[in-house]
Amino acid sequence: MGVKVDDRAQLGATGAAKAPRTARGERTMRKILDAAREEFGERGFAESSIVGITQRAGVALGTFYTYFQSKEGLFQALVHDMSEQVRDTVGPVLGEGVDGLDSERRALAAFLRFAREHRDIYRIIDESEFVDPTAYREHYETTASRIAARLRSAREKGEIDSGFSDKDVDVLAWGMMGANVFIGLRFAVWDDADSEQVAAIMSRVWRQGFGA
Amino acid sequence: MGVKVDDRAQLGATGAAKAPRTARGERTMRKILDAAREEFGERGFAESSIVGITQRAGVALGTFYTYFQSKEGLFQALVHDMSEQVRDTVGPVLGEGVDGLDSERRALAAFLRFAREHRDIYRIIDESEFVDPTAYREHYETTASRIAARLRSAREKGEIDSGFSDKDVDVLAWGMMGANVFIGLRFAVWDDADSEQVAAIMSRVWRQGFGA
DNA sequence: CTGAAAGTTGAACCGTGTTTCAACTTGCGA
DNA sequence: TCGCAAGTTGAAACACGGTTCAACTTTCAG
Repeated sequence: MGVKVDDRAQLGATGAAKAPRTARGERTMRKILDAAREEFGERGFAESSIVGITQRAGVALGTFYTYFQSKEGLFQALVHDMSEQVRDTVGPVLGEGVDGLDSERRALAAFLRFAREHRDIYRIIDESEFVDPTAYREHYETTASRIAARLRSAREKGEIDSGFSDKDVDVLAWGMMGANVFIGLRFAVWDDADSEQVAAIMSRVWRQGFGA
Repeated sequence: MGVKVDDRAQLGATGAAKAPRTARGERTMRKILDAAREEFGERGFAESSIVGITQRAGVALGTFYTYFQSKEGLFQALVHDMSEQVRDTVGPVLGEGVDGLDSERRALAAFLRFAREHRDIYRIIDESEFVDPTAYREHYETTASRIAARLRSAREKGEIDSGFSDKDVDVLAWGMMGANVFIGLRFAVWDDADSEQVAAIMSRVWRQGFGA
């Protein structure tokens, strides 16, 4: 949870955050980041205030500006961090499937479990479309192109209908991603349905839809 | 375009808008609504200001409060209106398909054309998730349940694999809707790909995925 | 034609929340 | 142990934009 040490230099480079130089500073920055995730997740960007975040974190108002340039800067740092968390959670299960399409089924189930446990993260990434559009685009473009790459590789192995061109696969990837996101919103964030069961339904559709 | 006469009483009922009583009032309210669609679409909710909207509309600041309770009230009225516009555009083509699944293909193509022509509307509905969550939920729940109803009816006609239960169909409906929304974002709002071609790709997947 | 209801105007009010800053404390390297 | 760099503090300055309101204008039914 939270920003990993290696990332801080990068966050600093984007201008969103200023790296702490001591262990104490590091702890403080972490406290602010964690408090911000809660606050933004519960109240949304507009309703959240720096006062609220620093109070939650148990630090003074002014301390905030030691580590972040602005409220937007903080949000940006947060989105970058969470975008990675989603991938770090979903990524590892991809190798476990018996074939490419089975891996996608597992990935969706993992994503649904993750969404249910981290509704706040889900909401923050969604809200980035309006607070930090670049981060939003980057997140979904990266995600879609990874899906597309996996589908193409499955196609080479003969697991996917070879009638789908590279361009077709891009459309498929965005379609799958969109389906996953909306299903996550409806059946994990709003409700909590059985992740495995929901993933199985869609998996069946994809397998028949473009499996070889 | 804009709020239809019959809707105004309803908008008034939700507390979002106050119905004008004369022809002049009607014109003024319309000007504000149209200006708001532009402003919110271009700048997003937070960056938009009532001053900006009234200036764009060519009316005085105070006039705003003759027709709307607040900035949020205006936004709410707008979302309600656009949610209907999407349906009014997509709805008519549903009867034209040679079968249920062909109708869905046409609906996606119509939706993509609509999204390309009305990028601002697309963005406003998306942003309602944070400005007016109830309106957002209502919009997507209504949309999904209409898709689900059509799929079930197609299933009764034997056009869809009868192995899918009613609950399965709900998942499918949300999946299709999510796919449509993300494909619309990527291939209509951001880019503008050929709507028919994109719709054809997904249609092929759905037909093989759960067609009978 | 007339007057009351509807609509219009924009300066001023006001609340909120971001950002600054100078005094103060802590921690680490020499 | 000392001294300086890093970090902390919170009151106050500040910006911004939503909302109010009382004077004024237009509309339209009778």
